[in-house]
Amino acid sequence: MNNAQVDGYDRKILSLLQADGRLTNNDLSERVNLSSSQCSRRRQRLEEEGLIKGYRALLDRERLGFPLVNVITVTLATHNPDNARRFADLVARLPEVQEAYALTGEMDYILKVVTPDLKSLSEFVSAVLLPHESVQHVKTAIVLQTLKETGALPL
Amino acid sequence: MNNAQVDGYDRKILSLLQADGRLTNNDLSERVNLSSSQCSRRRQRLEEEGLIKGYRALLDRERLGFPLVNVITVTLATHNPDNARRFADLVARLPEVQEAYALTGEMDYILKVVTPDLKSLSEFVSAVLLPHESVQHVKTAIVLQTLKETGALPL
DNA sequence: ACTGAAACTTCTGACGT
DNA sequence: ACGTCAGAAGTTTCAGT
Repeated sequence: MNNAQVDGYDRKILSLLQADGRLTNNDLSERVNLSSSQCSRRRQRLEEEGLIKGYRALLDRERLGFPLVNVITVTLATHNPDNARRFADLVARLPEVQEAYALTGEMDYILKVVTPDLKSLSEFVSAVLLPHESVQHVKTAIVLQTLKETGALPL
Repeated sequence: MNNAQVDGYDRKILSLLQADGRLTNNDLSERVNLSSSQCSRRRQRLEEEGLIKGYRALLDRERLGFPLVNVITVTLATHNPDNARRFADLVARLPEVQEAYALTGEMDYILKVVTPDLKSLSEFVSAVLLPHESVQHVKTAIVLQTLKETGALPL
């Protein structure tokens, strides 16, 4: 379950699937120089081992109602583990938070948040984030332009 | 090609597919109360219209050699359009940059970068980013903990 | 617009190399 | 470990309502 013996074929398969998760084993077989049954088996193994964690459809954020992306940095009220857990629980159940990281350095946390408009962003910050017991201070920046947005690993 | 008439069925299909991009039309048909042929058609339409931009396999970053995530803020040397374009071209061809955004406020740009270790991070910053003509100053923060990481839209 | 069935493509497990 | 092949599963087109 945890033994990741990834050879060149696996690497190629992973790389192709992270670019197009709907490739058929036939498609794979042509590009990897392996039979489709072999691709099927390798893929199954990669899924079972968890190297492939899943498949996602990538949707058009803007046209589905979330044109605004925001980067919010958060300073916690106190730095004890209980407070950190409360904050983690909070972001876990907020669907507009797409990413949340604890950082080294001055700002404690950084969030990537998607919203339909400025009003929703403002409401989110002032009615959800700031009033929460775990939070002391937040700083909001709006994304003016997305230069790049890919989850792809440089395999 | 651009007319997004998204009804409740479409919304449900999109929502299910962004959670699991490998759902079959049969699976979909059971969960949205439609025949599988209808799911097939609607999905085709959503793909053609571009509301579904593609499908991606989600890989295990840590076990594939990129345990370190870094948030790098960049200040450009000058703020003219040419310089901004040079920087955009740079990040476009750097595979370790997963996300890059231009922001409102003091920091010009923010990057999400994945690396195998601290040495590669250090090299990336001091040998690739800083020497580039477009860049004046960078500030690096390392991700201590990932609380959330999902591209899912709150449909 | 939707369903159901038929034609086609893809998947996968047994077997041989 | 890999390829071939055949039965199973999934997809998509089409006639019918």
